[in-house]
Amino acid sequence: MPEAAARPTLEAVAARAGVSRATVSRVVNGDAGVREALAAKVRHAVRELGYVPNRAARSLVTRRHDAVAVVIAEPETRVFADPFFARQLRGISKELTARDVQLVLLLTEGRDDHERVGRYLAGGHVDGALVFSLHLDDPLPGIIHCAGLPTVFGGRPGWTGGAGSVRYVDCDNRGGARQAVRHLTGLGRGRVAHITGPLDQTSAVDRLDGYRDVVPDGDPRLVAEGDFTPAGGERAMRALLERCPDVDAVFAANDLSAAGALRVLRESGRRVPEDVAVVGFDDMLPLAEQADPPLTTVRQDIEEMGRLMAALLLRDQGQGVVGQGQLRGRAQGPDQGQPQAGTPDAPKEAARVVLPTHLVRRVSA
Amino acid sequence: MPEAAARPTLEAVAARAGVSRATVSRVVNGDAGVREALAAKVRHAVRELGYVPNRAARSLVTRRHDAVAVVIAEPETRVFADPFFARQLRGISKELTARDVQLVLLLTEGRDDHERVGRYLAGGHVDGALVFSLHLDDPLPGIIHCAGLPTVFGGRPGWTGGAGSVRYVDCDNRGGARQAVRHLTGLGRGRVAHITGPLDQTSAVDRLDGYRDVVPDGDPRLVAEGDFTPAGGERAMRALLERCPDVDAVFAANDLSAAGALRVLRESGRRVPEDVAVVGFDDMLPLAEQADPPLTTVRQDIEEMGRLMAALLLRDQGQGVVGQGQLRGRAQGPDQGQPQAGTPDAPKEAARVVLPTHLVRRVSA
DNA sequence: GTGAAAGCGCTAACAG
DNA sequence: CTGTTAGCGCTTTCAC
Repeated sequence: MPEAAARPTLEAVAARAGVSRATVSRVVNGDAGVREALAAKVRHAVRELGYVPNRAARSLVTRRHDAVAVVIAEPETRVFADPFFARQLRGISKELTARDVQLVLLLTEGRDDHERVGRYLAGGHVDGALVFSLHLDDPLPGIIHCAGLPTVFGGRPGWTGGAGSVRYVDCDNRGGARQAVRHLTGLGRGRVAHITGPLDQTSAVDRLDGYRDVVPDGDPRLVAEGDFTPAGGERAMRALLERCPDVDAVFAANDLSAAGALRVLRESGRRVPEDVAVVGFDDMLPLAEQADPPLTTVRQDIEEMGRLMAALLLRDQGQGVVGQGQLRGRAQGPDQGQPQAGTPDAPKEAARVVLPTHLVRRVSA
Repeated sequence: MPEAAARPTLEAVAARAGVSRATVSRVVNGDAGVREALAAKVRHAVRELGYVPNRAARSLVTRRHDAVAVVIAEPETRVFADPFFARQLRGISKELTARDVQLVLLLTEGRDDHERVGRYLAGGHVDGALVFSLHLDDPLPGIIHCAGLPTVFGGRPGWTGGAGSVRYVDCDNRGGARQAVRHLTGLGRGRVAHITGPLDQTSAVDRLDGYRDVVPDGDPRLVAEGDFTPAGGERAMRALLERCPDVDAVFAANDLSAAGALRVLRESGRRVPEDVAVVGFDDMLPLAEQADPPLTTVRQDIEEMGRLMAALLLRDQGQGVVGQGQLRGRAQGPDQGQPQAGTPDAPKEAARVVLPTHLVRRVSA
């Protein structure tokens, strides 16, 4: 049998400490109102016996699980291509660990899995979900919404719930893009191109919007669609050079594309930044630092986004509070007219946390 | 409160179907020996009510959790640098999902976390652990061993338990390296260099050993230490070119290093494969395919390794059997003289699953 | 403040 | 074959 030898129960600790189970329970759970003398005895017994609470038993009565699901849709696409998710996972993991909440990982690939995940989430096995869904047409967010589980999305989901009750953590993609493009125009560049990301992802769309904010009536030929990969960046850069040989600056939607663009520019004999200035997005290390030339880029704190997702989710679970002071980004408050506090199962208040970005100047622009 | 509205219990289903809880339980758990007529009624009621078993309640009595921990040590090092872990995670996830077992992810960084992880694993919250520990001096394996939890390692751990009771899944690093180097010598190359991985990892050591198997008394200057990164590959390649300008082939310990080597070779004016033939390891896509020139490399099935880790772990848990037919690799049987079947808490039989590798010929060699 | 007692939802003997 | 019964280990009223 896999289970380890009989571990001590509350009962055992109680006997050892000469008190009742109830008292031990109180001490273990930090309930105030136990005389310090007793509490000390209990703590001693706990340590002596190596007592660890049985989560299942606790869960059975509290109806909480101290576990949240992290759902990553279509891993192949991107999880495995860049360190983005991994970093975010780490932030999540840190926050959950600090609160003694389990991280249950759910990887999905394709439609078949959606149903399974929906069932799992609706099954009441976890207290909430952190969801990464990349594509605008992903049905997963809708499914999860129906499951009626507290949820926080990583990145603005394409799907915007009816009541605006969607909660997510994102970085300021649009503002970051503006910073990047303004930097380029500030350098005196007049032909600033943009290599987009895959436009079925909100982050790519937002960055494109930011570009357009600054160059509202730019030459449309200066925009080439990429896909967040180096290969896509190469393709886009080639197209750009062909269409507009006079391009003197490029804002790439992420560092990976920028790397591809850099390569093509070099091949074409352009000097960076003298002939063409390049700015990326993400500050993906070590890529950005070691690019040739080192890449000027827009930094976002990915790990912090993960931390905040977890914090935001747990805020409603009586696990603690995300202090305003902790939120480095701007936490836009509730977004609903009616908090619907009356309904027991009311959807959680909407909340968007948008973390700031900032430009990291290196050599490429 | 986060928990959803009262979900139906066994009791409710039983009432609906007009049978006893026990019967419903039997049907739900697939116990044979329920008359089909009744079983059908029960299944119907289950569907009608949307009944989902309460894992906590079940766990409380079965003393199983249907959950396994996946422990990834020091994520920064590598998890986030290449898609390796992510793929393996996916294999694990698939296998666990198929068996309805939860994947609890534990990320650690540094010594502080070791204790916490040890406590968690010893705490009896999961039925087993899948552990990735990269470094030879990592204390984690030892800690986990002490926790007395069924464990399977990803990759041969540096730590070899006293009784040889360590279980792991790995690819045939040494054999793969031999294939690579033999291919190079078969091409008539007489000065075959090796760019190693970080030598505090068994995979790097094994690949070096494989290289030495084929070139037992090669020029020691033909071996340069890398670290599995492109930058490390560049450094090593530069050193190699300086020490041995006549090098005519390179076996890089992974594709990432190979990419770095390729870049340096190009810079130095060498043609690949004409002047210097290059072979990598991993067949990391799309990197290997899109390298310039496309990289000849040693392929290992990473996702399958993950699947097998999970399968191997669950084999002892009464969850099913890893049929010999399923094991595509060679599953070396138990390794202990005494199976120690008498002791209730006897460590699980040792088992090493070593998956085969094979050379993928492209252009670089 | 502390203890006694009643379950949480499920499985696993054991009867029938 | 099916139902009855007795807990699994914990939290939580409710008395004291």
